[in-house]
Amino acid sequence: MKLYNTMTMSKEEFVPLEEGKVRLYACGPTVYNFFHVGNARPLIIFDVLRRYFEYRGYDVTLVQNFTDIDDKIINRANEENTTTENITEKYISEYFTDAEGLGVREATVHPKATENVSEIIAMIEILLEKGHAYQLDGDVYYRTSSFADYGKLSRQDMDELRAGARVDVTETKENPMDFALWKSAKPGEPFWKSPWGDGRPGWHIECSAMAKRYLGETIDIHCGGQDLIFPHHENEIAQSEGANGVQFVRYWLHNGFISIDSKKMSKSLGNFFTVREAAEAHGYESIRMFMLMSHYRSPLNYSGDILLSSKAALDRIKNAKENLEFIVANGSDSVSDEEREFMKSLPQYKERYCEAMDDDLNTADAIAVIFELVRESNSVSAMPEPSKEFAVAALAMLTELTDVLGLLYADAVSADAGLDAEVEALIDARSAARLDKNWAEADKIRDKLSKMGITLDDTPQGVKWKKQV
RNA sequence: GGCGACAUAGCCAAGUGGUAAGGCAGUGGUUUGCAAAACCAUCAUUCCCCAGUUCGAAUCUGGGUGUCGCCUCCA
Repeated sequence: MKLYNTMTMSKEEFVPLEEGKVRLYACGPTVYNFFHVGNARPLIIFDVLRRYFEYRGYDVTLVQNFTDIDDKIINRANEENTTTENITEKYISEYFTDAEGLGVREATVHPKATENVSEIIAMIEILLEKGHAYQLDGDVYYRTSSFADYGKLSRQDMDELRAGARVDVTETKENPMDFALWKSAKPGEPFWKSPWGDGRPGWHIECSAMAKRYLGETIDIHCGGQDLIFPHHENEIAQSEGANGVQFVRYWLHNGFISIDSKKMSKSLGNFFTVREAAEAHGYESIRMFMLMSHYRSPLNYSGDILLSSKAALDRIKNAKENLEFIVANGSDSVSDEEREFMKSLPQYKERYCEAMDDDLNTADAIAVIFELVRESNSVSAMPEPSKEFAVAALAMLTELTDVLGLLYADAVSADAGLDAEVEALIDARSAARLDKNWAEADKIRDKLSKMGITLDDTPQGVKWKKQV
């Protein structure tokens, strides 16, 4: 499998540190608000990466943190006249609601910064001992000049950085590029005890400390959005390699942005849609499909129209799946030659699918393979007397391929025996009317069902129905 | 100013040297009592522009244009 490594700016064959295992770290959200569609992209992409590794037989450990202490959280708590804990608890819970809606599985571990303060302090102490950090009043800063490789990920030159740095010149840091590892507590702020006085961790150090605690000093893959390359990931390298003395990350993966009208979707610009509101309008699944229909490193423009078109595309796959399920239940027992031919061709879809996924997670191409499977499968389904055996085989392949991408996860409508019986009775009545060629009555019943959210589909094998989602 | 990315049909989008995947929308047909779903056909002589390399370029090289991102919190 090849992955594009930001560090080397090239696709590289993935070789895990330990055979059969993948250690994966993903920067998680700062929990002070609902997350938006742009934030959803890395969640979905790296969920697919994880699923694909597992599909290929790897044992994956995925760590995704929650930043649950930071200025924005404190501000939010002050605005709402509550505690930071109340804010973070609420938005962690909302995070899981949306993540589950999007089909994003829970990480192996979701550590919180506030639960890892002692690990953070221990790491800062090592950095101080090694001369990579210095105290300034109650703060501790990273000494960027002490780390020769600083800038290696983002290809930034220290002097150029300084020239363009939009930093507060009144600060008394040794170097404008130095960043806070520990911030002294201001009155009224939450704080933890430390050798340097009461305070709280800086943003960057938490990821270094949690990656080390849960994954070890060297991890296989670290992923996140492109905007984290500098300074966040650059700083993580400086911290982790400065403290541990070994390579921190073997492969750096970064996803491209979602934009609106060609402008990056961001909280500061205010041009964002939360996942919650987008899902209410178009469904969570459409958002996932939208993200996976293009390559994860390409820029992607968001609009309501594009979600509609994503939904239509997804419905095509969903229909094919439902058609197959119907044939599994109602199909014939004898298998035709065409069906045998088709069944023989099934493994090639998987091969081409894996080829696409192996090429830096080309989900767009993988989905194209799924569509080709859908067309061929529909074609066979449309023949007279499709067989159960064919449908079982086609359905198994289709499900296998869509499951890796996490598509079609939400189509299981909760069973309602009472409703089912009522629907079946109406369908029987309509079938009787159709036998009598009483089309008016038949259409009346169909309209009634439609108002109940039931869609009918008259097939040669009988009437298929479903609840509209 | 430094670093980086993107530009393929009405829309979305794959394709990194061998003659333009796939999806949405559209059009014509088949099927259906009518629908729905589905199937078949059709839909870019051409890949932002110019020059070059090559038997051959959307793909490589050089130059240009446009758009965007990072350099401050950001996925």
